[in-house]
Amino acid sequence: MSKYHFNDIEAKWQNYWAKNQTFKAENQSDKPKYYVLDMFPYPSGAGLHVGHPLGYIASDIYARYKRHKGFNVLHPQGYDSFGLPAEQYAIQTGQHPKKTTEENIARYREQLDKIGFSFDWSREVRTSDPDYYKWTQWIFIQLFESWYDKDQDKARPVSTLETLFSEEGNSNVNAACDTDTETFSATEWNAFSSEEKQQILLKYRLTYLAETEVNWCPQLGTVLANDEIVNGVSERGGYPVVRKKMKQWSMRITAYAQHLLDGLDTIDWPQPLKDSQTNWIGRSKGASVTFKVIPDVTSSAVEKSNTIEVFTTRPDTIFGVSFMTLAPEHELVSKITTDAQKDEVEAYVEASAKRSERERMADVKTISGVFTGAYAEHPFTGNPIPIWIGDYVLASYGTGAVMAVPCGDQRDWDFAKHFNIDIPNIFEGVDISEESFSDKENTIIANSDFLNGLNYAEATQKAIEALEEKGQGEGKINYRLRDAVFSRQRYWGEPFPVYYKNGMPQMIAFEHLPLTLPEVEKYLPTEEGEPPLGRAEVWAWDTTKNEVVHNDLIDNKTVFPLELNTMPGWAGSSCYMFRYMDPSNDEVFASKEALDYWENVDLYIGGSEHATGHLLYTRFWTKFMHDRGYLPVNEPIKKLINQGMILGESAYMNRLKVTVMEKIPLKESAKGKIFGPIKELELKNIDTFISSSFFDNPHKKTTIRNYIESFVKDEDVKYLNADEFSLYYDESITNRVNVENVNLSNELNTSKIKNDHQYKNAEFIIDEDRNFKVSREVEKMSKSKYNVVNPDDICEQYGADTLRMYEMFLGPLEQAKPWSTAGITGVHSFLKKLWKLYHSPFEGGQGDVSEFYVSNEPASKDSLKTLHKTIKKVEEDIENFSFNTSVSTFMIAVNELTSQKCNSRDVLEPLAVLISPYAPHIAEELWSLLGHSESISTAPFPVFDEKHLVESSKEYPVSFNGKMRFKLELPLDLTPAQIEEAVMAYDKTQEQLQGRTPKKVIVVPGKIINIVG
RNA sequence: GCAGAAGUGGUGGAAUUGGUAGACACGCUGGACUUAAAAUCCAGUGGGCAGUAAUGCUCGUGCGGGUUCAAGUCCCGCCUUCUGUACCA
Repeated sequence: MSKYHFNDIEAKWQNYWAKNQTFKAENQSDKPKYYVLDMFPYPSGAGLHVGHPLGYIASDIYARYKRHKGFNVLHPQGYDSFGLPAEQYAIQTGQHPKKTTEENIARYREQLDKIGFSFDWSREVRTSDPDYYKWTQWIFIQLFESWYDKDQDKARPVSTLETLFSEEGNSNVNAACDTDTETFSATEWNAFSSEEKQQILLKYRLTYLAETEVNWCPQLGTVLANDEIVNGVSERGGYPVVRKKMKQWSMRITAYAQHLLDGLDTIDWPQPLKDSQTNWIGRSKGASVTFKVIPDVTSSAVEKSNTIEVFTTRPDTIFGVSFMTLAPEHELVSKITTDAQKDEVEAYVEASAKRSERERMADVKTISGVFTGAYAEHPFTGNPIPIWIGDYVLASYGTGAVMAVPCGDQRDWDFAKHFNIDIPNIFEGVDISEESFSDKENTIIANSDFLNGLNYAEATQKAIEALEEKGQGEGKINYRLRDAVFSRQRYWGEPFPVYYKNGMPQMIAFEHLPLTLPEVEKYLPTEEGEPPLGRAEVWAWDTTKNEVVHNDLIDNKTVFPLELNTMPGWAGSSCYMFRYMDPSNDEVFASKEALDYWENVDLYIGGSEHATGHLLYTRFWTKFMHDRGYLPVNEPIKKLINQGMILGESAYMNRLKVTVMEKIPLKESAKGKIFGPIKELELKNIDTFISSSFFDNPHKKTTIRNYIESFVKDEDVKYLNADEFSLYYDESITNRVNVENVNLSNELNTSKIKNDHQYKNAEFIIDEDRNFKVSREVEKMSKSKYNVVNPDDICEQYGADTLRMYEMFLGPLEQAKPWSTAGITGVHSFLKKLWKLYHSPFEGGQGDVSEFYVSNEPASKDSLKTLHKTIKKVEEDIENFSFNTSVSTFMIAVNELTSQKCNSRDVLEPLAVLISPYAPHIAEELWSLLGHSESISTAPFPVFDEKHLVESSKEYPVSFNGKMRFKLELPLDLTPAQIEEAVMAYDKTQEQLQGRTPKKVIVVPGKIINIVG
C-alpha cells in the first residue's frame, strides 16, 4: 500500500478495535481514573446528522488524549430510547415502538462505528431496556420511601418520619411537604387509621401523588413539564398547552432548591448555564406577611378568620401598601367577595380562566382587575386596604397574592393609576408622580412610622422584626422553582412500580422488578380518556403471586389495578451516568467499589438546551441518592462543556399569496379576507415576518392573521388619508414549504419588491411557473427541513479522519456554526500530506508517494523544534478544548516537516501519537507501519522538552509610536540597554527618525522594541 | 424588560498573560503538469494611494470616547445579532 486508501485503513482499524476491545475500561487500575461522557442520543428515525458527532468527536479526542496521558478512561455510550417520536410513529403505523427503536439504534450504531469513536460498548445502556429501567423504578421507590428533613438538611427514610409522628406528632417536624398539611399530635397520629396515615405520609414523600395544576397538551394527549413548553406551545410539535387539574405524580425537587443553588459553586460548568439554572430556581429573599381580612357585616361570605398571606421582597415598603391584589384563581376570592361585587368578580374570574397562559403572557400591557369589595387590615396602621383581583398576579408564584406598593413597584403603580387608587409616597426625596421607584440602593424610607430615615437593609430588618413580634410575618426565602410533574399519559416510557389499594398508591417490592411495559393494541388514549396503558388487558398486580395478571382478576383484595401513567423522558437520563460504572450488575444499581472508583463524570459534553431540564434533574437525583447513601458524590458532573449546534441551511418557499393593490375600504372587504392599507415599509415587515421560522408549526398560523388584523385596526384612522396600497392575504395558502435542491438563481430579491414600483400592483403567487421566492435560513438540522447532512456520505467520500478533523476545524467547540463542506478538501489534503510525509524518501526521490519510508537517522534541529512546538501547542489546545487551533497546528507542522524533508523516526513517531486522538485511523496505520504491534492508543503522549525551542536570537519587531516598521535580529542575551544601543545604531532606525531624537525607547526583552518620538 | 454570549478580509476563523492584526484553511487570480478534465504542485491575495519594480505611505478588528510607550484585547457610553428567560411581587 502506498497511496492513502482511507476506506481500507478505517475499516481495518475499526474492526481491530472491536475485536480486541481496545477501549474497554476496567473498574480497577493503578492508573488515575478519568470519566468522559457524552449526552446519550435519542435514536430518531432520521439517523445521525453531522451535528450529532460534533460533541462526540470532541469528547473522543479528549478521551484518547487522556489514555495517552496514562489515565484509566471510562468513555461509554448508550441510548435514551424512550420517547415521543417512536410512540407517534407507532400510533401512525401500528408498529411496536420497541421495534422501531431497535432499528433506529442499529442504524445509529452503524453510523457511530464509522466515525471511529473509542467508546467502551461493553457498557452500553438503553433506557427502554427492562434491565435498565428496573433501576429507574428502583430510584422512584427510593424517592417514595423518603422525606426531606429541613433540620438535617437531607432526605431520610419515611420510616424515621413515622417514628417521629408516633412519638411527637408533626408540629416539630420541619419537613418539605405540601402546604395544606394539618397539625396533629402523637396521640392523634396513633389513633389514625392506616389509610389516614398513608394519606398524610403522601404529603411528605419526595415523590407524591397530588392533584396538581398541570400543562396539558390535548394534541399530544399528555402533560408537559415547564421546560417542555416553548413560547406557550409544546416543544415537540408546537401544539397549544392549557392548564388543567389532574392527579399526578410529582417530584419534590423544591426541597433541594437551596442545595441545587449552592452546588453550582462547586462545579466547573459554563457560566451561562449556571446562570440559567440560578434563574430557573429563582431564589428571592424577603418576608411573608399576613393580612387580616376585615369582616364585612353586609356580606355573609366574609368570615372572621380569613387571612391573606403574601410574599414580598420589600418588607421595608410596608407603609406604602395602598391595596392588595389576589390572583383570580386564589382560593380566598370566592370567600371574601362582597355580595355587591360578586357578579363583577365572577365574570372576571371566568374571563381570565378562559384566557390561556399564552395570551396572558403575550398581553402584558393591558391592565385589568376588579375590586372584591373586601378590605384587609394594615398590620401596623390598622387602616383598611382594599382587596382587588388582577391577572397580573400569578397563582403559581409565591402565595398568589401581593401587597401592592404602587410607589415602589411599576406594576402596582400602573394598576393604581389605572383604577385611581391612592399612591402614597414613602421614599425620601423621590418623585413618584410619573413612575415608581425601585432602586433599593438609594432608598431612604419616609412616612413610615418606626421605619423613617432608614435605608433598605435597615428598614427591611426592622420591619421583619416588628412583623414577627406581632405574629404577622417572618423573613422568608421564596423560590420560583416548582415541583416537577412526573406522570405522562404515554405508552413508550417507564411504567411506575405502583398499584392502587383503596385508591392509595403502593410500591411493588424491589425484588419483583422490573415491572415491564404491557402489550397494548393501540398506542392511543382510551375512549374514557385514560392513558394508553388503560388499553392493556394484562395490567393488574397480584399481591400473592407478586406478578402481573389479567385485569379480570382485579378484586381489590389480593389483585389490584396498576398505575396507568408512565414516567417522563427525563426519568431514564437522570442517573444513567452512574449505571455506566457497573452496567450489568443485577444486584445493586452499581457496586460500591465501582461508584467509589469512578465517583462522577469528569467531563460531560452536550447541548445547552438541557440547562433547566436534564441537567437540573440529574443534579437533584444525585443529591437525593447521596443523601440516602447510595452515591458517594453529590454532584454528577464535575466539568461540563456545551458544544455549539451545527446548523443546516434550509431552502424554503413561503406559500403566502400577497397582493399589493389599490386601497379598498375596509367596509367593502369580502368576508374571510382582510383588506387594509399597507405601505412599503409594512410590506417589508410582513416579509421579514414570514421569512422567520414562523411556519414551523401550523398552530402559529393564527398569529400572522392576528398580526395583520391588529395592524389594520391600528391604522384605521390613517387609512382615510392613505392613498397607497392594500394588502390581500389569503390564509389558505399561508405556510412554509421546505424545498430541496433549489437553485439560487430562482430567488427573487426581496429588496427589489420593496423598492421597485413596478411591483406595486403585481401579484406574487408562489408556484412552479410564476414569480416565486426561495428563502434560505440557517437553522437547526431537521429531516422535515431537508437540510440534514449525513455523516455517512462524508465518511464515504473523505473518510472518518477527515470528518473528525474537519468538524473540529470548523471553529470553537462551544460556538454554533452553519455546516458547509466548503473547506473539507483542505483538511482532506492535509491528511494526504501527512501520509506522504511517512512515504517520501526525500533524498533521491521526487517527493512522490512511494513505499513507507522512515529513517533512523537523528532528526535535524529544525525538525525537533517543529515537533516540540507542536507538542506544546497541541497539549495546551486539548486541555483548553481548543480543538480547532490544534488542527491548524498540525497543518503547520506537516508543512514545515515536509519542507524540512524530515523523515526521521525521532519526529515521525511522536507525531503519529500527537495526531492519533484527532485522526485515529491513519495514526494507527502509520504506527503499525512504524513497526509497532500494539494499538497506538497504548503509546504515551510525547513529552515536551523546552530545550528544543531555546533560541539564541530574536527577530525584534521595531515600532515607532506603536507602529511596526521593520524587524531586527538581535541576540536574546542582551540587556535592555544593549538592545537599545543596537537599535539606535541601526541605520533603518535613523532613517525613520530623520534626525529627531526619540523621547523614549521601550524595550521588552524577547518581545518588542517601541521607539517614541 | 432582565440575564448571558458574540461582532475581525470575499468565507470559516487565528491572535491563550495589553506587545508584529488577519495564523491555518476555503474561495479567488495567475502559472506548471495534461490532448483535456480531475488530482497534484508553485506563486499571489484586507482596503486605498504612490512607484516599472523592490518597496514605501496610509486606513483598518460594530460605533463614539478614554487609559497606555503600545488596545481586537483594559475602562466608559452606545449600536447590532444570537441564545435563554419573563407580569417572580
